Amino acid sequence: MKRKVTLKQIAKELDVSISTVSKSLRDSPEISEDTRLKVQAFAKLYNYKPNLIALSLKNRKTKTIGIIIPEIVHHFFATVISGIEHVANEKGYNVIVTLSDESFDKEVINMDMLANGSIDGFIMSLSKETQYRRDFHHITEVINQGMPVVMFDRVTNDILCDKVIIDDNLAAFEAVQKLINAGFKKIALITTVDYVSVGKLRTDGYIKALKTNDIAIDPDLILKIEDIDNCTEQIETLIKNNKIDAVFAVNELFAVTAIKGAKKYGINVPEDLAVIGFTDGIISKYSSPSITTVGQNGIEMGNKAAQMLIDRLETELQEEEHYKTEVIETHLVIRESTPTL
Amino acid sequence: MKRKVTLKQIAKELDVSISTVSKSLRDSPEISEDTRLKVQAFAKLYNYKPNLIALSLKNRKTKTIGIIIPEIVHHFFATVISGIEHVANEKGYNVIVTLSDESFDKEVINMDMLANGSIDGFIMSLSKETQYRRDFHHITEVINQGMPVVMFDRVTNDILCDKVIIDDNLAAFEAVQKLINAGFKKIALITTVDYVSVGKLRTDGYIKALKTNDIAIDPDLILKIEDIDNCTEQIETLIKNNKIDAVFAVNELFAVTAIKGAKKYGINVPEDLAVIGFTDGIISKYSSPSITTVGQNGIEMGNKAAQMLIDRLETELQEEEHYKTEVIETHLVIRESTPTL
DNA sequence: CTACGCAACGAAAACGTTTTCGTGTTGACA
DNA sequence: TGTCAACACGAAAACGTTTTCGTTGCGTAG
Repeated sequence: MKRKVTLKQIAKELDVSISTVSKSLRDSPEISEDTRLKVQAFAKLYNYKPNLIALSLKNRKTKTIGIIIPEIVHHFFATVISGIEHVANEKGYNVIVTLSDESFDKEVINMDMLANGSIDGFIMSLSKETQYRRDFHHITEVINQGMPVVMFDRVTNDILCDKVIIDDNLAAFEAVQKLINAGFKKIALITTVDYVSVGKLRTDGYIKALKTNDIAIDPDLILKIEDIDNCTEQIETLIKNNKIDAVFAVNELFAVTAIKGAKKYGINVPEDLAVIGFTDGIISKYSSPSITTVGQNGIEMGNKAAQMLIDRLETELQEEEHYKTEVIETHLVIRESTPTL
Repeated sequence: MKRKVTLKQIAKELDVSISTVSKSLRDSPEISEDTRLKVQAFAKLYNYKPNLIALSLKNRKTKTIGIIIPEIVHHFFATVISGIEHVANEKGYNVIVTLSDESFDKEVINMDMLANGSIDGFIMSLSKETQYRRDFHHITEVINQGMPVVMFDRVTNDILCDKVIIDDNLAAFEAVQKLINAGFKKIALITTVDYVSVGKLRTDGYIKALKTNDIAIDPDLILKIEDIDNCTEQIETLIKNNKIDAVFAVNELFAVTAIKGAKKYGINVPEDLAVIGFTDGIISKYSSPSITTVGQNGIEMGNKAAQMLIDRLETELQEEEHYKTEVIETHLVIRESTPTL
């Protein structure tokens, strides 16, 4: 078991100074070809690789990006990470991932942890609890210390920074408009509670579409779900008790649960009930019938977020405060849960 | 924008030495209560937090775990990461995630990258290409440098280290045995190519079950899929051309594809065809019919892997070479794709 | 023969900590 | 009054780099 070799050891072994070794390895013209080659050969032999921690300390940058997301066992977030990781890797950055588990405290702890030197910048999506509390002091603090932050998907206007989002409102509007165009009248909405930013925006899109088409908003057809893990009963009740002909759900889970509920009561999808979901993940693709849904393209969101962060990192000394919000295009993925739209 | 405050700055400001500041903050008895309180108050005011990079350099440990997995957009791997992250976090470790994308080269690059000081140890699952090539020099190298490695799921006997696995062979055997017990005779197998370690083991389990019950192995009923992204046609052909009454699939995707294929040809699941999959992920749960499957419990694998790694890290000076292989229990999750078993 | 320039290298600071080992001051005791 | 312990603090090394700024020694030009 040979421990990693350092400049100092090489220097001692070859009876030169540390500086000479360092310069030789970096091909400095200061060093004669003789010693340069000698040092390089020796370094190669002992598989010398510079210690990245030491470099981080010296350069005051770690070439590492910190990610904070609510959870990873969630296809959308996994795709975003994947997107981030790929461009980060290309640009020589590593990615360190932490999970808030939708908890404010964990979000703060993780953020503080990483802010103390471990990373050069953040990419994050807010936890539910943080959105509920509207307490963002940990984020402003980090930003004030000069560490760039890019927020994606679950963002807030209370923080000034770069952001990557989709137009949740518009996407929802367009999806519901499609249903209306296809002749559906009684369109139910299955959504989250309002403090979840994207849920609220999608709800607004639904309402806007109905209003635009002079369809009365029926509160009985709007189901706001608090506990996502126990949504089955509520959704089944909604479907059973109302003569609805279409459902717009703000996520995959609600959509598939609606389909399963319909099936339970002998309602056929898409013949008797059309269903459109949100997020093009595993469920939508492999459900039977497969689900027509609004595709978010997490990969692209991740790519973009990483791009923006790295850009800001590598052009450090520029005009601050010129924050951008990138809007990623969405598109309706047509599948089996809707009749021809 | 105030940059992070350091010991040196505090020392200067209070006109004491750096050592005094450091000791005060660590409650050293060497320091008088007066100065200690003064320093602590000042540090709190300026929100001093020790720079973790500097600490890493000094202590020669980073409190960070490196993870290398084939891909993250894969429910099983996401759950494992989740499991790792949680126990790591509890023990004060961070987690840095890299993806090999099933590529040998990327696996090597990422490993080399992280091995140069960024992390204290590895948790990894082999890429397909690495398994195919059987080239593990990058891993032995890291281990020889004294950095602990824990492998999970896709492991190899060629490397001596801690491992966390399930008994793929036994789990497959038991699943198929259940089918046999229920009276099924023509049981097809949908599996991967043999160099994928877990695929091979599950295949062996299937064969063993058949042999044990004196059922002839019919090569026509065994489908080995190379390109997982284009499996639909092959699976449909298998189902269409053979009068089979059950399918054992080595992953979720093959299982759900089989179900969809059956449906296409008017074959009802589970009435006409029973299907058992492997991995209890999103697909199995939300497919229609939902899929009976072998649950792997990725969370627990992650927990265990992190446990083992941290144990080894924190009892550094112990007997080396006492490697363990933990076997996580599997269990058959009964759902709708099989008749009562 | 002197002075100057250049080639080749080394010393040391710096990044931010922790910790060991002084060192100076005070008080008590003989 | 002299000695010695205890107390409170500072200097410096160490972790592994990079880089700036010397410092040699030699050859050549004036």
